[in-house]
Amino acid sequence: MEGSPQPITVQIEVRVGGSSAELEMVQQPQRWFNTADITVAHQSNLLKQLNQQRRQELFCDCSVLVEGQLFRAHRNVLFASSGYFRMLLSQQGPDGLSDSVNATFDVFSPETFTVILDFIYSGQLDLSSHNVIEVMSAASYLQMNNVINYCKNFIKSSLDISVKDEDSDRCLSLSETCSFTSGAGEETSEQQQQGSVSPPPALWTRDNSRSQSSFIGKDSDQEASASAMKTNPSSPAAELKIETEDLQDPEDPLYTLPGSERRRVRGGSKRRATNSTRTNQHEDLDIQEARTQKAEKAEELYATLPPIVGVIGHFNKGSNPIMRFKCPFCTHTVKRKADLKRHLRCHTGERPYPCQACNKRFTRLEHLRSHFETIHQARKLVCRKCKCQVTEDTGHVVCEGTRRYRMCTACIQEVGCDDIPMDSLEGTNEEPALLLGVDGEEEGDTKRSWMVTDDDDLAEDSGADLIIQQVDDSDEELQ
DNA sequence: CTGGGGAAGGGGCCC
DNA sequence: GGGGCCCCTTCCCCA
Repeated sequence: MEGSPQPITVQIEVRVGGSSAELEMVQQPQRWFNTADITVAHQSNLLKQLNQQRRQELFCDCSVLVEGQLFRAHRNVLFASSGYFRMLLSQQGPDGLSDSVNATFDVFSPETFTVILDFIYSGQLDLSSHNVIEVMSAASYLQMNNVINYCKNFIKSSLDISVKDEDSDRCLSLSETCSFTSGAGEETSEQQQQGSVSPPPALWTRDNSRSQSSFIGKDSDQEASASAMKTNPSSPAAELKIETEDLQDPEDPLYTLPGSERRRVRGGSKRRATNSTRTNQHEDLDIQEARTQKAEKAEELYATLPPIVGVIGHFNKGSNPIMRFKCPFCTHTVKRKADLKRHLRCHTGERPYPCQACNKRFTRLEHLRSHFETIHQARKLVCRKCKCQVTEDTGHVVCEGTRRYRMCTACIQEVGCDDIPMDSLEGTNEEPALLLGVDGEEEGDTKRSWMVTDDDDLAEDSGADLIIQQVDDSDEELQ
């Protein structure tokens, strides 16, 4: 095309009823603008203007108090950027129009809020390994999914960097501050879901299959939490999780794996029971050491956690928000801090309550107690085989390895075990001590008899040590 | 392959 | 805040 395009003239005959008329339309040549570029430029410009206004405190109609530090901002911008502010400002109603302090936070630092606010007004998220957790917590508090996703991607890419470059020295320092950009300061919902931040391409060449396949989680929340746990690989959180994955080795007796994974491990161990016995003292020491390290790392993980974050839950009749506590690793919220502490164990993998009969570890004392009563004490007064009620006169406790259960006399005779020696139940006198020790590190000689090794556990199904003991409920008092 | 039962894990809430 | 109880869900094993 040479020169300027010529106008196109079109003649149109319009007939209305019986009469007709001729119209001449002149179509001007189209000028091709990239509307996407215009949009981006406009958004960028608008954001810049708003940011400038914020910095100059022009037209700011909203104040946010964070640990005593006052931030001025625009109500509309906050409303558009944060679910928290959306809820808060919409709750304020007409009275909220007055220029008063609208929100007060003590659950994150002014520095963190500065990062968040800068992101809101610029699309630039200044993340570093030092602030990513707290920024993510704050974003979670403020219900800013896009920021959460950026943080998650930052954490994930940090982990990838570390793992990929483990054997080369090309590891990027996590102390380097990364800056994520949200483009024009706004992103699509799809981007929000997936997180639009792409780590450096080289980082994605690593095969992620291991971490994905070994991930232990039931739902997206836990997946998110797992991502969070993959924080800075130099951090205890990441180390703890990675170590947990490593413990999927079926030979590992620590039972720190959650749920199904551990049960799978348990099954694998049993199958190997006939092939190998491991009484190697070095391995025992390794186990002890690993356990100690794990406990230490759990402590370190707790130490690295951001302050427990309170979130605004539902509003009661007086429009007063009900405080809830939010898990920094997932979206779960609880009413009580103590419940959150308990919940955190499912993220940290901390299992402070070991069963000294089988070495299995539990997150809660009540679970340990329940396990012990069911598995090792045969407290259920029913025959395992026929499910009938068993009394002292009508049944026995059958010992199968460390397991104990009751069977009625008829069922015992039926399975032909009546020639198996009875357990004197002497061991059960020591049982109360089994539940007292947290982490079981202090077991004495009396308890030692119950400190079965992994091999003992493995022998559970062998049936070789099947023992029958007289039912004696008095000996089974736990505490 | 499927359904039932047992064991474990997690949440809510009371004391 | 910790302990404990209750309830529900999930997972695994087995018939």
